[in-house]
Order: sequence, then structure tokens, then C-alpha cells
Amino acid sequence: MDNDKLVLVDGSSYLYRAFHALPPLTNSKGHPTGAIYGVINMINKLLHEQVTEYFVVIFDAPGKTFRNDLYSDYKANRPSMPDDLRPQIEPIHRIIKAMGLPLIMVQNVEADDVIGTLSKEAAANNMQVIISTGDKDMAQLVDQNITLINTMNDQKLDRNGVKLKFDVYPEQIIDYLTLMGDKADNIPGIPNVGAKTASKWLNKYDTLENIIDKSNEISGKIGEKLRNNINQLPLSKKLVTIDQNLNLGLKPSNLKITTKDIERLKSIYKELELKTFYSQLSETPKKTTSKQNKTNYKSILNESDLMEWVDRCSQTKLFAIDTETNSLNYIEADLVGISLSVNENEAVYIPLAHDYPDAPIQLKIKETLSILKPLLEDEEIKKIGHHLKFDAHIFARYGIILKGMEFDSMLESYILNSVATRHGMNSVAEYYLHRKTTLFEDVAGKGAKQITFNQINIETATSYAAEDADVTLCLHNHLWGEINKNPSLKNLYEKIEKPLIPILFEIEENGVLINKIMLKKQSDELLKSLNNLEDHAHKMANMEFNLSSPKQLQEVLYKKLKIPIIKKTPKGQPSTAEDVLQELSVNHELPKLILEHRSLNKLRNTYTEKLPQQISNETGRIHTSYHQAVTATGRLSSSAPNLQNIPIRTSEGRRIREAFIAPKNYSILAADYSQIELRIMAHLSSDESLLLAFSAGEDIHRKTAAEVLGIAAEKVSQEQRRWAKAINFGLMYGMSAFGLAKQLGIGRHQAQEYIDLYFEKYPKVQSFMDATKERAREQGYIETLYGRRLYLPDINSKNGLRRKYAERSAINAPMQGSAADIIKLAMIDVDRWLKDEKIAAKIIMQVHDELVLEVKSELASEVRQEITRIMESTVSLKVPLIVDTGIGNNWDEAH
DNA sequence: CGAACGTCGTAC
DNA sequence: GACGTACGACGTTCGT
Repeated sequence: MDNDKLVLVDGSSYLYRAFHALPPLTNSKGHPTGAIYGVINMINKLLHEQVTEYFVVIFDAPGKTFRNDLYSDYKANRPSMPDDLRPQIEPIHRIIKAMGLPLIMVQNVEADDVIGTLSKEAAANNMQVIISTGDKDMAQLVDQNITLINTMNDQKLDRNGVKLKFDVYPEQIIDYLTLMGDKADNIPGIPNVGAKTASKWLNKYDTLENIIDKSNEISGKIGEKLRNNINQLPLSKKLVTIDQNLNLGLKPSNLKITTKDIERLKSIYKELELKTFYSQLSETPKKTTSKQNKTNYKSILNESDLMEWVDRCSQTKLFAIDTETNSLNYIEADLVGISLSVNENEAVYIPLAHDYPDAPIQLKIKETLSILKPLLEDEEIKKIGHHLKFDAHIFARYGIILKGMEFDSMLESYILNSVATRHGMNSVAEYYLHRKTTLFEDVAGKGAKQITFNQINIETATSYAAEDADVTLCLHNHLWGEINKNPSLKNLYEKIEKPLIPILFEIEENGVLINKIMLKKQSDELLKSLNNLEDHAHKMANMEFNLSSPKQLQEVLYKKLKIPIIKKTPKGQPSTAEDVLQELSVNHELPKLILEHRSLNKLRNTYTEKLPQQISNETGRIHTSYHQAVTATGRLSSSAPNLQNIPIRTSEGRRIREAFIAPKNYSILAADYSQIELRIMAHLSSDESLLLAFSAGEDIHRKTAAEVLGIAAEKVSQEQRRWAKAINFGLMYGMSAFGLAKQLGIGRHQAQEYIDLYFEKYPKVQSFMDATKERAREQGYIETLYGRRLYLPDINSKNGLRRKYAERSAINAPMQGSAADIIKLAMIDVDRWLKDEKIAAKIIMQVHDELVLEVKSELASEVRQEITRIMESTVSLKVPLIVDTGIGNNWDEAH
């Protein structure tokens, strides 16, 4: 029975958890069923997640226990069991037995003691033990073979996990609980000592004994409290200690799951009216999640093992790889280890830089990398990764250019369905493989307590990191099989997303040069103006308040100054949004001030203050991250910092672009597609008038205004052009007459008239939109020009709001998504040209329909011509694609 | 005291 | 309720 797994369920903990978490359900006979439902659900879930033959549920037996003999007030504060809960216990027991699960109750002890005893025995027999409970006291049982799973959040607690969560090791938990005491169980501790103090002392003195010995060293009130209460500690310690030495007359080998008595379960479920469970029974059993195969994960700590794996990887010519680092920011992350896998369920982790106290000697990072370098840089040896671009950045920091980035399971998942799941490895594994993988926070903790990977002990790190490589390989095998069923998705991957990986990698590595001094100056100026505005606003309101607090502002505007409320937020609060304040500024001074304050504050907080902080010390430039698997439509997104929302619309905002500069002897070249989405709409709809309007190559908004109104283009007024522009854009977003009216400040009927006129003139635009919605309803997704799919699960929703929203997405997505496809293709073409011709220019940014390059100044006009040609001819639509370009010393000048 | 949520504002 | 896709700052509320 070596290596078998025993799962112990703390039934009593489940019972209370289920009872309190669920609403008080009752069946038609008035019998409460909430806790039954909850407990059985939790057990089913655990059975599903933990594949094993050995599984047992333990409950407290009714009556007093040996702890009451030790201490008559034990659990004296506990309210007696709620009346609604008591009658649910017996049915739960019956169901568990009928499910074929061993159930144990032992008189005179608590469930904890039974669990403690069983886990100790099983561990002694080399079994792996999993305890599912919500009770923190059980943490004292954890060791190498015994792990807790927290029922509240599915968190796994191994030795490291316990240390992370409680800041003491499992063998210190008893002392820890003794010091704190327990209100709920009425166990006295040291007054005023909570988790913080208990762990502080234990970290200093190691054990309770030492603390008592050295209690004179502890100063202050708290030391006094300790000394005054020492004599009650021995009793508390006995009470919190789980007895692991009961004589149960049971062996773990007795705890096998036996067959389910389906008929019996049916009759119980029927009697209790648990319809969901009843119908689950008659369903054909789900495709077994293939008895989770045993995994074989190893650490590599010597050179001969390393060489063996290098050989295996070179021979298979295809392997999965993952790097572990001490940071998520690729620009500053150091390599901590590497994991590899060539077969499912088998993987290794090569620790390289774990530096916690007593960490074993590891392979040297430099030498290991020089051994791996030929493998990693071989274009013909293909790599599988999850977010390979990140790993490429890490290797780049060590002089290795990762080649052969063939399969990225993150992108495979994205292509198959951009919205079904997030595309992080854990989510994808859960969605497609129904496999729950170890989360980073399970091994490293979260929040303030989070440690970096180099501080994680190598055993834990290996089980986490090797799993990453293994799961990546499994994911690829699964996802690639799916992609292969659909030629256009395969094409999308091979012709767009895959070739884009190294290009985005380079753009990120290139970075953008920023004039820090200029931003600092702007920041100071902004601060002055902001202070000024603030003073004014406070005087105006006759009180001090936080101008950027919507809540306080609301108070001032609508309560103090009694300005009428014209709009409320979705939550029913009076709105202080931009458009509202805009309207209020007509008659009031304060809203105007607020608007100005907001806009300047935004500039300062988001841009002039933040951008300089993001400049890399190493390169002196800003390196954003482009995310290739985030948006629903296929666009890229950018973060840390987001370079795709740098201001341009107002003159103050625009100044920020002046700080995006080219180095000496270089210039910035910006090239953007003119009206690309509208052109795609013309192409997709094949509306003759709209196609004609574009082929004329004139100002499209003016042209549409002229056509819709039936007047000459020269006669179109600024106002009329503005209307046409609003309709052109609004249509692509699925805007309604209501929205258009609001946007233009006209009546709703008038807005509807304009829209009607527009569709009269461009009837195929209307039919295209109707057809798009219809297709979305029929097939559940829409497609872009290159076969990228956007699924719209809400398109047939009964909820009108959700359905309308899905319909608007359906209208917008073909345009937005096709535009994204096109610029990605253009990036690939531009990059190929730059490489083939060895041009002294590089792409430094992408902003949805715009590419920004840094070009040797003397080449600028030549490059400009060729880039324009390439981008305009990347694809051929029924309308010409036009690219506008500009050259300058900074990004603003280049527009 | 940190996480989650709501509101607002910037881009295309 | 009413305009699609993002990221991110700030304030507030909630839960531990």
C-alpha cells in the first residue's frame, strides 16, 4: 500500500460549513435539507478531485469527550446545535454509507482525534494523506506525508503552506494555539495574545517551553500577562492537542471505498426530494476523468541527470519548457529554475537559484545555461510553453535567444475560444482537462506574506514547477488536437499568432525612450494647477473636501449646493460623471472646476508621475507588456505601463507624447491605418455606395454626410459632418438612437431620422448587421476575416439586457477583430522586411491601428514609403486601405 | 489592513 | 437600459 492515498473528510466541519453557507432549504414536507445538500455536494466534489481507493468520512459522536473530563467548561460557550441542523445528520450518514464510503464515529473522543490517529498510522505505512477540513487546529497534523485541504477555498496546506499561513511550522501549531487560546471552544490562552504575538514569540523562542523559561525576558504589559497566566497553559495545551494514539482497531486498509448502492440512494433522494442528486444518479456516468495518472516529477541536481534530459529533448525534437523566476516583471526577473517535460505525467525541475537557509547545492546557473543554450537556440528543436514570450525574455537576460517557439498553449486556448476561460495555465487546465493544478499562491502565499520562488524549498518547488511543464505539454496535446479539427483556426495560429510571438518579444525588448525630465516638469506644473483648483473649489463649497471622491463630491454638489440631480449611477447614486458635470457647468462654476481638476489629476497620476517610475534601470527605456490572449476580439492589450491609452485628444494631454522620443540620430515614425474599421464594414457589407465613398479617397465623414443629406460635399457644414461621424462610429458599436441623441445633444426622434436616412442610403450596411446578429444567434459565435471566432454565449439569453449587450458585441466584433487580424499581419510583413533588408529601424509600439517605429533619421523617408506600401498591401479588400504616416523627433510630432 | 468592488477617464 | 474593446487610478466597503 506504499504510495496509496488516503483521504480523510472532517464531516463535522463540513456539516457546519454547509449549514451556514447555504440558505435554509426545506422540502415540501418541511424537512430541512440545506446542510444535506451542501455536505453531499462537497463530498462529491472531493471524490471527483481526489482519485483514490481509500476515502473515509469522520463525524463527532454525540455526547461528552475526554476533554470535558479534563476541563468541565470545555466548549461551554458553544450554543447547542441549531434545531434545523440536527435532523439532517442522520440522512447524511445514510447517504454516505449508501455511497459506499466508510463512515466513522467514535465515542468519547472528537473527530479530530480519529483523523489524527488514522493519518499518523497511514503516514507510517507510507501512504499519502489528505485531510479535508475547515478547521485550522488540524494544521498540527501536517508533515511530509500529510496535507490539509481547506474546504473554504480549496487551498492545499503542506508544511510550507502552514508556515505561510500561520507563520509557524506544523510542529509549533499546538504551542501556537495554546498561547492564543480559543474563544469558540472556551479554551483559555494568554489574554491579548493573538496570532501575531504567538507567532512572533514562537519564531524567537521556538517552543512554548522556551517561552515559559524565558518569560522574564518579555517586557511590557504583555509580558506580565504571560507570567500571570503561565499556570493555565498546560491544561490548554492538553485541550488543543489532537490525540494521535487512539486505539481504534482499524487499519487504513479497512477504509476502502465499496460499491455504491444506487437503488438505496435513489430511495433516499426521493424521500428527501433531492432532485438534483436523484437525476444525477440516472445520468450515464460522466466520462471518467481518466483516473488521474500518477505523476513522476524529479529535481535535477547534478550534471549527468541534466545531460540525460538534454539528450531526451534533442532527440524528441519537441519538449515543453517553463521558467521559474523571482518576479512577474520580465524586465527585472531573475531565473530561479527551469522545468522540462517530454512525456505526459513526467517532468523535471532544474533548480538553479534557491537561496533559503540550508538550501541544497544546485547546478550552477551559468554552466547549466551554457549546456542548455544549443538546445534552446535550435530553431529545429520545437518548444512548447504556456506564455513562451515571457520565458524568452528571461532567457534573453542570460544571453540566450529562445528559438523554435512552436506551440504556446496559452495562445491555443485563446484561439479556440477567447472568452470561455481566462488563459492562464491554471484556468485553461481546469477548463479543458478538468485538472486542478497547484496555484502559485499555494506554494508562495499571497499578499504581504508572499515569498518569491527562490525562497521556496526545492521539493515544493519541484512539485509546482514540474507540474507546470507537464500540464503545459498535456494542454498542448489536447488543444492542438482541437485546433487541427478546424483548418481556419489552425491557419490563424500558424499564420498570425505564432509568428507574432517573436515580434512582440522584440518590440517589448526594444522599449521606448522617454524624456524623464520633460515629464517631471509637466508633473510639477500640473501639481501647481491642481493645488490652485483645489483651493478655489474648497472656497466655492465653503468647506474642505476630496475633489476626487465621487461620494464627497456628490454630497457637496447635491446636498450642500443643492444643484439638481440629472442622472443617477446604476446603483442609484446621483452621478458625478463627466457628461453630467459638463451639463451642470453651464449654470454652475464648481462642476467646471471639478472637471478640470479631474482631467489634470488624471494626467498627473496616470502618466506624468507613473511613466518615469517604469523606466528600466538597465536600458533607460520603458518596456510595456503586450498581451496576446486577453481581449475578446483579437486585439492586443498593453500593461505595465499601458502604452495604448496615452492621451492625444486634448492639447494638455498631448504634451505627454512629446516625452516619447527617439535617441540621437533616430526619428520616430508613426504609421496608422485610416478608418480601418469603417473600411472593413464597407468590405464586409459590400454596400456599393459605401464602397464608392471610400474609393473616392475623400474625407469619409463629409462624404457620408453629403450622401445621406443629398447635398454636395462642399456644402456640408461642420455640424453636419459631426453628425455623420457620430453615426459612422456609433453604428460600429451598435449604438441606438438614444445613444446617438445623447452624443449629439439632439432629440431622439431626430437621431432616429438620421439613422433611417443613413440606412436608406446604405441599405446593405443594415442587412449586414442584421445578418451578423442572425448568424451569431444560429452558430453562437461570429467570425473575423481570418476565421477568428468570438463566442457570444448571451446572444440567446432570456435576459434582455445581456442579450442586447451580446448583440452589440456581435456587431462590433467582426470589425474590431478583423482590424486586429490585419494589423497583426502587417506587423509580420513589416518585421520580415526590416529583417530581410537589415534596415536600421525597429518597431517600438502598436496601438491597435498604428505602428510606431524608431528609424535611423537618414532612412526615415525611405522607410516611411516602404512601410506605407507594406501596410497598405498586406491584405486586399474591396476598398483601399490607406495608411497615414508622420515623422518627428517625438511621438507627438510624428502625427 | 488587504481584497474586491464601483466609478471614473484615457486610448482605439 | 441605451456605445464596442481594453488598463488603471482612486475611494469605499467588506471580511479576516
